[in-house]
Amino acid sequence: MYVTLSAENRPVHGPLSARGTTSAGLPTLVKAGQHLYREGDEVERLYQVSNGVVRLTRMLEDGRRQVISFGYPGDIIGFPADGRHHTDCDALVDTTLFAYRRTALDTGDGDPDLHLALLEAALREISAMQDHVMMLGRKSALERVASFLNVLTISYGEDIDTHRRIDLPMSRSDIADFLGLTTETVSRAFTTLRKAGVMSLDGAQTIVVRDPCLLAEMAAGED
Amino acid sequence: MYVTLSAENRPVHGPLSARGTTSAGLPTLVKAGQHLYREGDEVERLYQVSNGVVRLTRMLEDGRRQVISFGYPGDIIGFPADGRHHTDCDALVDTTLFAYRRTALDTGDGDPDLHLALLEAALREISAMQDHVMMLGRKSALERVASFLNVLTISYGEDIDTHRRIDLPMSRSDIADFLGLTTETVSRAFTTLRKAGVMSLDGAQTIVVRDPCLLAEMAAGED
DNA sequence: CGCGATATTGACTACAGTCAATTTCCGTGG
DNA sequence: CCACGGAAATTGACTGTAGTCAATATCGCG
Repeated sequence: MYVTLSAENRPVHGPLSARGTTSAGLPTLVKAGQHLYREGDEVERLYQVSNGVVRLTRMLEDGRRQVISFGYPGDIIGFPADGRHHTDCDALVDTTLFAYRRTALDTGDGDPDLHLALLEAALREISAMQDHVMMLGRKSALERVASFLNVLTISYGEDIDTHRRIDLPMSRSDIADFLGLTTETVSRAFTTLRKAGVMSLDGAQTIVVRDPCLLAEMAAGED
Repeated sequence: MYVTLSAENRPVHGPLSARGTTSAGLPTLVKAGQHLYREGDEVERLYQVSNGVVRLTRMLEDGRRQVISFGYPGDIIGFPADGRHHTDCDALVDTTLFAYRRTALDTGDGDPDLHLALLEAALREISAMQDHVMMLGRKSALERVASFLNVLTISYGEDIDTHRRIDLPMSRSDIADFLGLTTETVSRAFTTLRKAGVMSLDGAQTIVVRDPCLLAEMAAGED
């Protein structure tokens, strides 16, 4: 999941390859709360999220947790480094994914289209991580929360009369661990955004964005 | 540049391909302070740093700067996303690099060894950026500075009687922008490390690490 | 409707940032 | 080789943002 947006970084949905059955990813189902893989596991497959949302996390030895990214439909996850996974991956809700052999990334596995699609996804992932670094290094708490909601709104929100609605499948604590904050600080930022008229809550997990422009401005730190 | 270390993530020095002259990178020279490329430039080549050190940076519209990474000898830099550079790259000291055609990454360009080496470098870069995210999201100022010095010490330091010496080609302000801190906070962390007997300074740019174990502990937050 | 989990709010603390004053470094020229 | 001067680094005093700990409030599931 990207943290800033450009016209170019939208993921491609649907099967990655124009070719037939050999390369089309095998559907995989992961129930909410179940792990798809864990840090240190050997990478056998890459996945494209089809439905649902997954969470990629890393831990420090003393238990501090960082959510590295959330995997939304279209996102490719599971890139190896030295053959192994470097994050845990579990599902926030019931999730289906397309699985691709790891060799499709390395050698192409006889499918150049798939090979290229996976490579480009890896390169976009580098850029996405750099965005995240920029955000964590240089943005305030309010800017981080606004950036996060802004991306979700634009990429995954749905229109509801004149506003935009987004469902948050993750807890405040997940958001905090993604943004390098605490749950309390995330909560306070939500309150600030509500009081500024940017958004309102419809239950704890549903956000109605009333002023997307203002949200984008706050994400960029113009307020 | 990685921010945590494992046995596996050491870059490969020297030419990336076993093959002959076609794929061997063309040497490129960049003087200290000169740019190799800028954000938004079309990516024509990837580079492996041979000698010297480069700096990859991103800016927010309002001028806030984040140093994304430092490129040390062996590191591969210049990965495209959607065909373009997403950082500025300039040299901290006179630097030489091997240049590879961008197509060597996409198609292999007739050299499978080079193709694979570049791909693996891209995958390691994802992991390195995730490390950086973890550090910025969840480590204290002292831990960040200690982590930074720890990696430099182990990867690029040289033995000097019983200690280890490292030369810092970057300013305090570069370190601050890399670690998401201010120059003052970096300076205070250096002072703390000196007073704890972990290291001493030999001029502003040369560090003598007197207790590498303690440094590693402080990097992990065990103090 | 009730209960446990999750989220919010409040009061206070602390870590890192800001602004300003030295000090040190280090390249240049005498 | 030393002295000078501008830049970089360090230190100090103070502030502010986000963290901590604790008390409600709300959610959403059975």
